[in-house]
Amino acid sequence: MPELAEVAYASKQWNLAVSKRVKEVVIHPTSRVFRDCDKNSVFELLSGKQMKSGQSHGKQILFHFSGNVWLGVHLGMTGSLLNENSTYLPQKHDALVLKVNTHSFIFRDPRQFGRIRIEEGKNQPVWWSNQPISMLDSKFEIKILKNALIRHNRRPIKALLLDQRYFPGMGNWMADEVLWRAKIHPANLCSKIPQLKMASLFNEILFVVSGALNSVGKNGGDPPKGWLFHARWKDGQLCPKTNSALKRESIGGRTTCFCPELQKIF
DNA sequence: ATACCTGTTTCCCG
DNA sequence: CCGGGAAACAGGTA
Repeated sequence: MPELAEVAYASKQWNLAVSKRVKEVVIHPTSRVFRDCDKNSVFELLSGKQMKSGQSHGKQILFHFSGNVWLGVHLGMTGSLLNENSTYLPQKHDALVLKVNTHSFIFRDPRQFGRIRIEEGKNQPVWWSNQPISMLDSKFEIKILKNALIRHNRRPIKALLLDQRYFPGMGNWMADEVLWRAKIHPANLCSKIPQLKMASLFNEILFVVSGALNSVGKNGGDPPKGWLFHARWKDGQLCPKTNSALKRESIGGRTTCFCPELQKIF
């Protein structure tokens, strides 16, 4: 489920909790999402606290509570944030449920690749404030792309786009969407990207990020019609631009969908 | 049954 | 020491 826009949408599902006081904390006894934190701390630090705010940055989510408490959520591959009414009964894969008077706020993650962090401190946690520049920030410039291309010249461009140190929030389908729009074969090594292509690659990153936020990020639905997204999931689909057969193969360690007619090796 | 999956970390290799 | 890639994590779904 979760890349940048879906993560932004997920974090909003807990907006109703802002300014509410946590009456009950329900923690899954065995879920791996607590592997890096102390479950007792999660319980102790959140119980009775008032949620101040929630925000997302790339694939990371941070909630701020009274008493200088910070709750970090990463959705992994199958995580989601939901809200239900106050009579909600926790289900099998609900890792964390926070109950306030009116609602239950749920972090559900069947595969448990997600992650919960809990911290107490006057300032935002270091892992949060040290994140790379957001792709939405005006300081996210083409220089970041160019430097990454040079540094990782032996890597396929698809793998580079998935690197969260440079493109926080970029995920598998967004990366495919970007390369398809920029007409770049995903297996191209970074050293092979022509200088002239870099500006369009950068612009397509911005386009896909904002387009995804305006559709998926707003209402949780799908990206706009005509995007590769709608054709990329199964074999035998046609390219929305060329109407020729799309191809799917593993590139950069992930299933990658592209249009061989449109996206060239340089 | 078998394969596949919108992510990250760890380990091994050159 | 560095960068790249495979494996591992785990459960649901086709």
